[in-house]
Amino acid sequence: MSYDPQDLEARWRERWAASGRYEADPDGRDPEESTFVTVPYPYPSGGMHIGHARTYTVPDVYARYRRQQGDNVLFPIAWHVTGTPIVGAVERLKKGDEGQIDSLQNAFGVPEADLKNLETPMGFARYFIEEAECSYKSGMQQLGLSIDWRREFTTTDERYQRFITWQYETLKDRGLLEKGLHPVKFCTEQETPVTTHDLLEGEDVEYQEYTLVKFASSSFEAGGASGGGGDTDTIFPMATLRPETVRGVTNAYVDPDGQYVIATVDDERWIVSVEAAEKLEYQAHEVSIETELTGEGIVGETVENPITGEDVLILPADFVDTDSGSGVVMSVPAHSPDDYLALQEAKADTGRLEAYGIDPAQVEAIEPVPILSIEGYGEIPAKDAVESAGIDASSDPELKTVTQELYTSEFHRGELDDAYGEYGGEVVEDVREDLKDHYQSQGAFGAMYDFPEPVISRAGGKVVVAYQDTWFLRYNDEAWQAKASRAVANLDAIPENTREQYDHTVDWLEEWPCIRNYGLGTALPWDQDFIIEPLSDSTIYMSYYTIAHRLQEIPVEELTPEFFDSLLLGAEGNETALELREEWDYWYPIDYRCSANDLISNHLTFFLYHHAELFEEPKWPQGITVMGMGLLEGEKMSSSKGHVELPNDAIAEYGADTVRFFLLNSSEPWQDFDWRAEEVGSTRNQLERFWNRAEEVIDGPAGERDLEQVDRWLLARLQETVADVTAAMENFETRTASQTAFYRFEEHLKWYRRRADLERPGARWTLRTVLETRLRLLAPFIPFMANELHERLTGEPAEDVPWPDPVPEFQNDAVIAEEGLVTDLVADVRDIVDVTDTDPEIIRVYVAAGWKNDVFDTVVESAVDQGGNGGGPNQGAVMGQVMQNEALREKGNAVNALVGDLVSFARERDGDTLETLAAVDEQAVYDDASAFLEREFDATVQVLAEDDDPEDPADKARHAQPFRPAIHLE
RNA sequence: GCGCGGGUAGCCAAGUGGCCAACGGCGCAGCGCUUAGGACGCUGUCUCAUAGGAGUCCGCAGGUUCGAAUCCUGUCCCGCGCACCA
Repeated sequence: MSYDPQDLEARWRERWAASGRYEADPDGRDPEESTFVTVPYPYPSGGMHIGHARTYTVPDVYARYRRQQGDNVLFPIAWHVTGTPIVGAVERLKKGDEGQIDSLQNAFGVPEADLKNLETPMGFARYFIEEAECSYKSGMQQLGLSIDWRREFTTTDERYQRFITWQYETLKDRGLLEKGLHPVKFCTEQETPVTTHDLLEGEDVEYQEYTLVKFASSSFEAGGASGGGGDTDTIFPMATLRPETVRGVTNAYVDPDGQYVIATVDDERWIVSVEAAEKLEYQAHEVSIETELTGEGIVGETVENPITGEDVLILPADFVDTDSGSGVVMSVPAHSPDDYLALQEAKADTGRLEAYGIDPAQVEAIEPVPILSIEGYGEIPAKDAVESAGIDASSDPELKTVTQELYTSEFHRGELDDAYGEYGGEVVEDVREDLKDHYQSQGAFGAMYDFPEPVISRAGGKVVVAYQDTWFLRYNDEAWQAKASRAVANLDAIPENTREQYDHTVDWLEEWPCIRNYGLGTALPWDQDFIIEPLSDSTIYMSYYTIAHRLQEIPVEELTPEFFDSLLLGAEGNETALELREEWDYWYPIDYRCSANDLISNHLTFFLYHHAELFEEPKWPQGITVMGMGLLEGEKMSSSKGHVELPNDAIAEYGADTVRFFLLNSSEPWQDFDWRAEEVGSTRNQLERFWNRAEEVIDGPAGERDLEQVDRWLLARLQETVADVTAAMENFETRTASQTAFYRFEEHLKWYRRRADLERPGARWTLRTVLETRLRLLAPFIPFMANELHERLTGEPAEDVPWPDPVPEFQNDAVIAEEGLVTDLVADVRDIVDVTDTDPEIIRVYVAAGWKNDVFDTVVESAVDQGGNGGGPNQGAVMGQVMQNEALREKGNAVNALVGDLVSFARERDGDTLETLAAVDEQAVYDDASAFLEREFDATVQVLAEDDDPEDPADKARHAQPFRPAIHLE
């Protein structure tokens, strides 16, 4: 029967479904023998692609492996629909957004007729969960994932919402949830917070906190008249990202044509741009506008620096953007190349100054004021930077680079002047925050948030930073943080180098706003206008899996907080819940969570936090394996560009075993993988060849256990393979494991087929034994094929028989060493044949004389004495000992040369290998292989001993060394 | 900038002190098989070499060592994450 994956795989899928093969319940097995493995539930905002396929196959392989090891294994799945992406996608679809329709049709092959089913959020979700051809459920089933499907749910299910409600009420009761104002991206058009997904422009732009330096005027009045303001100061807040330059301000700029307002901000009188006033209002300031005026009305004013008390002049400048910061900027020409050039240009344009009623002489007198010193730059760093780069106009495109360089250098290396008092002599990087906070508390500085670039929402509205009343999780709570750190320390972090990233995240996390005011999800229990956001409702849901199917039996109303207290915390009270708790207790803790490496800094760390808080230490997660991402033909996959590979297409073309094998064998889980059609095709060919060879073995005679050297060699290799694969599986090294069981063993078989007479009963027996063991090792990776072949070979599927252990009676280092001598000999002969371009009739192999082996023994003793402690055997010591033998002493130079060679030979091998070799009877090995060698080279092979005074036409015998026989070709 | 990872032959990629001219795959070349078929098998694929050899090589530059792709120092380049988002 030729390899037909479609037929074969369909049969096994049916069989698994019909028998409920992977439905797991607590049974007689010890909870210690239970394995609970999870993977983030998919977010069905689109179809499943090949990257997802690997994500879900990694835990499947581990689950299958643990089952063969005898564990009771639970591998569940559910569907995450909380949040905004699905809602957003539906809205775009309904609006007829072409990009959205294109992505659905081209990337995921959604038929025109199906589009109308996607016009409600849950319709959309259901479609990609299970209705579409490229749905997650269909993909998972086709891949043969060993999931317990009874436990699936979605995060909008009532019962799940009851569970989340309990979680958040509990956290609130424990004081880990707090209410407060928090800056968020906010669409002014829709009056709603927005996420990256909702942005049309500026997706990558992050908001920044600008410091507002409160310059003041005691005499300012709109319209130019002064003196009427009485004793109320007017504040000119100047936005800057470099608050430490406050002592270097020489003047200020406004846009003379820009619109400004005089407004009461909180209790002060401020002048800012119209846009800034709006932003301040969004940022929880009381703003009431008194008057509007153009920038021209401010130009020429003099304002007082709140720190130095010096007066500075406000100049007109076109480069000022009223929609950035406060619309009033301070100028620090000594440290800002932009400001330096702008000042020069202002000085030069006397006509313009006069037009605004400013005395050019007053501007001419303005000189840069340096406030810090930095190695590598002169007294006025900005001047230096501009001049050495040859820039003389602010329009020069080089200016940006030069500015960036200077800012970076000053930040990391600039030392503030002594005028800064306690901050004098300190490096900017170390004190900027303190300095800012210090002046802010004195009232000299304020703050506002803004974007450095325009940000526009998909609704077309301008996006600003707004303070929103928000509930947040207190991830920076010391006690909670300490528990999370302990959870990290307890964790089996795979790969190990991710541990540092978890620690780093725990240190860095602050409050996490955990609610949103739109999207799908669970309502905040005490304020139904909000929902709990997606990363916050997915932290302990793994515990829900343990009882998900059982909860269906319980009326929703009964799922009260008290119920979950009993279920999850073990509180007395609810008998039903306490009974279910036994199942939770059986499966928990999670053995391994398989997730993506980019989730370490949020989801995975939250997951640890919440477990650490809500459960006892023994129930904390045992391990996390992170996974890399997938590339398609060397490039990132992108559903919007249609650059995706769908599992159902791949499975239809290659079969699920090939897809699985490729995904797990092309890289380790945490490395990125690259789906290349050419290589997948070659994987398919390799599997087909394996299938064909397996069938020959299965259909051929069973043979009998009558073993020769080569058979023992192959069986010894098999034991090594079993040990190596098992070790790799324990560490989730799917690539190493499958590579070892499959490709590396194929290499051994290649040699075996060359070397052995395969018709012998002993060989048939060996091949069957090897096949049976390999099928068990490969069953987690290619379950369809491996189970089928194993069943045909033995009557039972591979998944129903135990994982193999190395069989001691077949472990055999000596036979591996001996076979190595034969491979070496073949390679040497071939080398000589190639170099000399001859076709030998006779091959003479001379085995080294006895005395040479005696010398070798001495070398080995010396090597073992050294205990592998660097350096290996000692040439001098060996010579000393060898030379005590009179017979050897006579050979003098020959002995010396031999010892040299053998010492370096020994240095390259460990003690065990040397001792194994020392025990080998070389002549017997070559004799045994001579028939093979004759076949291999189509020549007569004579194995001769140097000691026996053999026929030696070319005087080669004397070159023989232990494990390196002399060779003569004729 | 901060954190993590990485730079190996035409491409992908293993290797983290000696068994390394460096696993494996793809590609390419030759041979075999064959209705010359994008199948399979064997061989080769840094340079030189008519006896198993020699030289050069693992981003770049130094260093440690009897010995370095592997350890140390410096340097250049690339990828990912940096938050309220799945």
